[in-house]
Amino acid sequence: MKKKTVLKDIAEKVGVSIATVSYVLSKDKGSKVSTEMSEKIKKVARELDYQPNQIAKSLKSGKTFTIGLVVTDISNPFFANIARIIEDEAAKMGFTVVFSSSDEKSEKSWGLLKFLINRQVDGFIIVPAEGSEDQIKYLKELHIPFILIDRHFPEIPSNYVVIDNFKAAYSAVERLISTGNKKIGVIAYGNSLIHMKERIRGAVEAMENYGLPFKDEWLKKIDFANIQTDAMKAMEDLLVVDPPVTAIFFASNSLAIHGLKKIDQLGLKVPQDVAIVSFDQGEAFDFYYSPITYVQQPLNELGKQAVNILIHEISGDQSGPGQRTLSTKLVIRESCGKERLRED
Amino acid sequence: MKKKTVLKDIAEKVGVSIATVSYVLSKDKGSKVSTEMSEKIKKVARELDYQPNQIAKSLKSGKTFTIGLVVTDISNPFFANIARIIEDEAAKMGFTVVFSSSDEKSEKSWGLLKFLINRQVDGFIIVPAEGSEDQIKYLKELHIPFILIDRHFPEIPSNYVVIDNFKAAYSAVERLISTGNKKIGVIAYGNSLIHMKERIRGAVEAMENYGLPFKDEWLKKIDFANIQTDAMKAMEDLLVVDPPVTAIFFASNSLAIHGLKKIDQLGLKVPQDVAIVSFDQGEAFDFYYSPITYVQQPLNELGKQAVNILIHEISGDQSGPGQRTLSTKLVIRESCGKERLRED
DNA sequence: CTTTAGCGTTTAAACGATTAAATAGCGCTG
DNA sequence: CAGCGCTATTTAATCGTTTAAACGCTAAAG
Repeated sequence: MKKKTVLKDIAEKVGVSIATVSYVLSKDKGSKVSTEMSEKIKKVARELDYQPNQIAKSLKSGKTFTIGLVVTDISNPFFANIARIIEDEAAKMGFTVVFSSSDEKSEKSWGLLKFLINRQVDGFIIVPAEGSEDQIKYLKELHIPFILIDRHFPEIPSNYVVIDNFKAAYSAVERLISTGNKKIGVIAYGNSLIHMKERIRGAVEAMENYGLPFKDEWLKKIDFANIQTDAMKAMEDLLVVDPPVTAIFFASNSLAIHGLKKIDQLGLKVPQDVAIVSFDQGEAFDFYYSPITYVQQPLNELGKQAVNILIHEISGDQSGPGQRTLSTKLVIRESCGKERLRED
Repeated sequence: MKKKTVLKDIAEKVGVSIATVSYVLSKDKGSKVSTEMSEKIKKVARELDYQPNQIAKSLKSGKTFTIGLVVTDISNPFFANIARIIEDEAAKMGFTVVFSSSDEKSEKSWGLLKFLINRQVDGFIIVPAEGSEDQIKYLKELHIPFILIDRHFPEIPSNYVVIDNFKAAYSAVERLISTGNKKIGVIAYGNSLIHMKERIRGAVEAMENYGLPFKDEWLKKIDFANIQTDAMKAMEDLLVVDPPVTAIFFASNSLAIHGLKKIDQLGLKVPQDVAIVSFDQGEAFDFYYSPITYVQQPLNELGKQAVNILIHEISGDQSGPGQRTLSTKLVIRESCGKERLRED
């Protein structure tokens, strides 16, 4: 079995001390080691295929060049896409990414955080779960760099990259109004996180600004853990009543997927019977017989900014919180209907 | 700023040596430390919220309790799903997962491997890219535990978990034959990896066993890097010719997605004009107006087995290669047509 | 001819933990 | 009361690397 080469091996072979080898291999430029020695050491290092042990380096330096990524669920395409962008961007700067899924549960997220802190990750990119404020404060106390994405806690100053959820939801619902809908259902997650609240607020405010009073029974709040059953029930409550809503705004990808299944089951046609706008992209949205209109998030921008702000802070930048609110784009297709007055 | 507690802090506070603290905190059971001392140390450790520095432990022990996961592309739902299963299973056994995407390029995969080896990961779960045989041999030489998934190199003995690609493809195409198709196109990746070869072999052999000689022009090989353009062209070559094929077997998820877009563009109807069977699950498959029949892989089984075999080997099990070939299930829906004789 | 400066290299401490080996303190025994 | 045997604790080496400080040597300066 080939043994891993360490500094000592090179030192012995060349006949110098470990320190000399280290100086040559880690500093080089402007080092005080003689050129001939330097050459000899580099040659031997190459021969033995020397690769520095990063664990030892980390122990010495306290840096691991590793980022912890905590998302809701890595198997969700939305987060998988972000993960890919983060991976690439981090790799560019010499960082590794370790990921974990919190399932939107704050206890699980606590465990993951502690676990990764002990492994000395240099910083975190976090999609914070509801009720995880303490964890965020804990990271601040320990001065561990981190950045929140997708959502944040307005009362806790921190780095974050999010989108303008209010505006995104507002323009999505505005679109449904412009295609003639007056009764619009809103399906969102029933948590207290700001991004959801803002999406709901945007939807409601759009309606009211157009003189369409919003009725509370049009807002359906879904429990993340019971998305399947909750979503089905919510759809029935909106559509199998008199009068039914004529349009639905889904506040996320997965909510829309479940909702559309129910619409198909009920035998309703999109957009004739019910018009649809959703948040987030989805392969399935393209293939639905009536392609889904959706709010497109700037994932690339989001991932890159997050990595850059984080690594800046890891590298000792003290310039205070980096906060970005990115804007979204409404991709209009058939599911929201044509711009006209719906008669009902 | 709160400082991280280290053994020394506890030792000083209690007034004993570092070693004693270490014995209490790491051995405890059957240690020779007196009970009173032991209690005092544990109490102080709790007060100071001591968390052992895993980096230091790793340097000493040579183990990092980290698994490197190298997939083709983490943003591909197929791999994202596997990643989630691997994450959960690994966490159960106290392991962290770091992931990276090779983009099916062996040079990129080399880089990732070296990078992760220097970070001393304990083992790898790898979806090997074409031409990465050397890397696999290298891991064997260094005695770094690893397991291949999705594909493997038959000429290199190693751990692997794969599916029975031949059988899966055979039964997929068999289904298309039983619904009356005699001219069946096959769209696959044009690489030399065994899983693709087997899928193609399965498809061809199915046809020939049913007395339908396979024509070479029905087999279209797509370059992973140019999937979009290649797939479009392939579809035209199969469908916009005389005579066209009446059915298509897609050897992967993404190939099917691109192919279906082209079918829609051409204004063809599934399954009347062209019947479809694909590999792998996909959200979009459920929403296509004619839900897609597909080969379902046992992702759960695949991920769990991979982790277990790998961790077994990491823990020093010498029982030779763990090799699993799992079987798949054909999920039959509308896109392959009804069982009857197609007249043409 | 002594002092100083500079160069190239080595020594040794440090990072935080583990652990084999040494040691100190104590009670017993012959 | 010397000497042995325990036991509880400490010392010190170790993992692989970095890096400040020390060192030995030559050559220029005073």
